[in-house]
Amino acid sequence: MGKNVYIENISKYIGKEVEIRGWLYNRRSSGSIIFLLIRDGTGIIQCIVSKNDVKPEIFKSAQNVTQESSLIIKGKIRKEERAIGGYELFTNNIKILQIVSDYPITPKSHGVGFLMKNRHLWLRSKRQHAILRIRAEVIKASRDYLDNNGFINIDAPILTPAACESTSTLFETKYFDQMAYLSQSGQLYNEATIMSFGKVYCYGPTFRAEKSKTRRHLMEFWMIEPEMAYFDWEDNMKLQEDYVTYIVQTVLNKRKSELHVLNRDLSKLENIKPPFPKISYDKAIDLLRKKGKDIGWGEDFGGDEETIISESFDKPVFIHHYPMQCKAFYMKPDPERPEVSLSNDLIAPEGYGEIIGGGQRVDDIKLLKKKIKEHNLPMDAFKWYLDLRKYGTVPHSGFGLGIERIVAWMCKLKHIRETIPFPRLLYRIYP
RNA sequence: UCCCCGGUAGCUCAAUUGGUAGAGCGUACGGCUGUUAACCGUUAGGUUGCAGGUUCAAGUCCUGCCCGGGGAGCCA
Repeated sequence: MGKNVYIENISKYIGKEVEIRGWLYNRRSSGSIIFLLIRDGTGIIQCIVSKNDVKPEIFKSAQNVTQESSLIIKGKIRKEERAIGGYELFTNNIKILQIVSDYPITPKSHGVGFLMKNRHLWLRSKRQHAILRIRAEVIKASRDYLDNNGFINIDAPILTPAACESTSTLFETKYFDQMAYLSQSGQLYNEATIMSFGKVYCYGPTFRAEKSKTRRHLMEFWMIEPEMAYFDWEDNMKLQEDYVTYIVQTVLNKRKSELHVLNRDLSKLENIKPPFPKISYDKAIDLLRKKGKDIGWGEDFGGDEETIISESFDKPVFIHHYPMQCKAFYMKPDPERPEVSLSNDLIAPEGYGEIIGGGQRVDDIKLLKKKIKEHNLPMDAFKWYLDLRKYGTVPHSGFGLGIERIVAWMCKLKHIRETIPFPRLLYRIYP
């Protein structure tokens, strides 16, 4: 009895004896009464150890136990307004598994460098715990939405044979007696699998060996990439709108307490419902010029431009019909206006940048060959990709959503590094 | 690759025109029966990132290097 009780369910055990297995989060004492804050992975509960009500050796244990010591504590649960979480455990026994000395992360302030060096321990703190629970919910909501809407999860390889795209820098690795590269995207493979399954998505890590050092960039990040046969660029945007709405509303419903830990303004998220504003690249240029940004037609948007655009709307905003030169070789040109593509980005509000990039793909084999040549890509490497336009080609579209970027927005974080358990950054690959 | 900023106690930071390296937190010990990053008292804790230079004297000024932070470029 009392076993397998977790703090998140503690309200079911009022008046009952339970056993909590966890770690000491903090301790306060006032002479004959000691307050132990215990965390167990699901929450934090305040435990009272009263000198007059426990055996002397139990009280002594409570005096000696230090931050992050592992322990099993037993006692009766009661409602208590004064305690964080609203419940309290009235201790009658403590079993200490390990007394910790010199835990590096104290309840006072620390700098980023120090915390990153101790990322393996930082993850135990309340804030990091909340962020990563929200991350898990974003991923779950993402998959639930797609699984419930006729998509099948077909994952793409991480080790790939050739540099499939021009400018981006790839991480190289040995593959026995040849070279291989870590995946930058599963999209090209998705384009193959939709011809078998119709609607698919892949979910996995992607790697960019770019020497970017900003709050929006990681060297290794996770992307979910849906791809759909017989979807045009407008079907594609409609799907993105529904999908992002589902993720936001699900996190809002299921992770309120975590959002509360982060002091997130919930009204900003409650507002995220269709329709999202949709503007063409041309209109976006007009908007930027109106706001005083000197930008020429054909230039891609950087962090500054994305911020200006996102701050002009209170919902995510689609920008579509980017100039061909801003996008990858496989993006389909608008038949009416071949200098622009049937592409779109989705820019998150509140100054967060691009969370989605997508578009309709080239489905004509002649045009695709031409694009591969124009981009100086090795035709041999794309033989299989060209086959997809040779054997039953169809109009198709897809997009990629950056998990860390959307989590950063949901949590309103200053830096993307807190959205992934162990971030890989330009000058940091430890721990 | 470029620009800006930083490196002083375990952590967060201070140190006037170059003039005896200091505080808070944490640790250790003690006190307190309702604490909320509790509080109060006492204690210990330092080759000021590294190397060289200027000076009677360098944490402070100069040069080089190392490490880190923010940003640009880059980024389907």
